[in-house]
Amino acid sequence: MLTDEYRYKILKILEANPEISQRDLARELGISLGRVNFCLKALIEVGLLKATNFRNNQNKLGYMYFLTPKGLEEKSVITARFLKAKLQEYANLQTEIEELRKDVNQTMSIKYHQMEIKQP
Amino acid sequence: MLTDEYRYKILKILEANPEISQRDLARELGISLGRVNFCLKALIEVGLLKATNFRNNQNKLGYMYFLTPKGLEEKSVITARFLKAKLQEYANLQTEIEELRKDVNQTMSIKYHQMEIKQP
DNA sequence: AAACTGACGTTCAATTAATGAACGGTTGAT
DNA sequence: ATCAACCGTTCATTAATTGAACGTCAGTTT
Repeated sequence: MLTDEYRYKILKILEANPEISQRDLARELGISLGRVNFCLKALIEVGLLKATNFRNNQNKLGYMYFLTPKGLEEKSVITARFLKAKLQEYANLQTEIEELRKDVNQTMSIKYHQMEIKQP
Repeated sequence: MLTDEYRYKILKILEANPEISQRDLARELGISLGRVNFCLKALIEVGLLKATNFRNNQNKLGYMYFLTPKGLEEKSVITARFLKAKLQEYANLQTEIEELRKDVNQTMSIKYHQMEIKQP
């Protein structure tokens, strides 16, 4: 599956470093090689990325992945959308944490009360 | 899979409302019926929950799920652990959002600069 | 009383998502 | 020529989840 998270992260990494290998990309993203391969293909498929054969200074061969004009354009859209989602997530987390704090305090207070009762 | 998230949520909901059906629980948690069934069995398996046959005021039959003493005890541990994880998640999200903001601003600034250049 | 309705928990075949070992190809060193 | 080190690609396998289908029970309707 190709989510905005990986759209954003992959485009960002490749813009800064187009000659990274799929394995290193997988390591950096914390996902499997197969999944990286799948995501790259998908990004190429929709025209955000282009792969060109390339052999660099040392024992590396393989592709260089660079953003197409459409990719550059779309990246800002994706980034903004991803940020928006993260801000929402942040707000949700805030209320969720408040709720959790209440739960913890409530339990604590019960325990404390039980302790008081047990005092001689 | 039974994660802390559902351990916490299920124990919380059932403590407040032990006679909820698996379907309603699924709806409330936003997961499937099969998964709720799986989670409940797992919680019963480890002794945090107990199911007793029960028929209530109207056309409902089925189980009443209530927390065992161990379940009550463990719930506070799980809640605290879950809160801690959420706080970490919150902190991570904060830096992630900062990073995203930078990216957005950077792109904006490039676009703005391009606009200026294009001015006659 | 027999048939129907609706809600219950249980099951499991099917779907979806993700993994990583294995493969063939290419490069540069031994 | 052989070897070792990477490369991208593939795909059988595992993991996780879904929800339609099933049998059961209690109340309602025919």
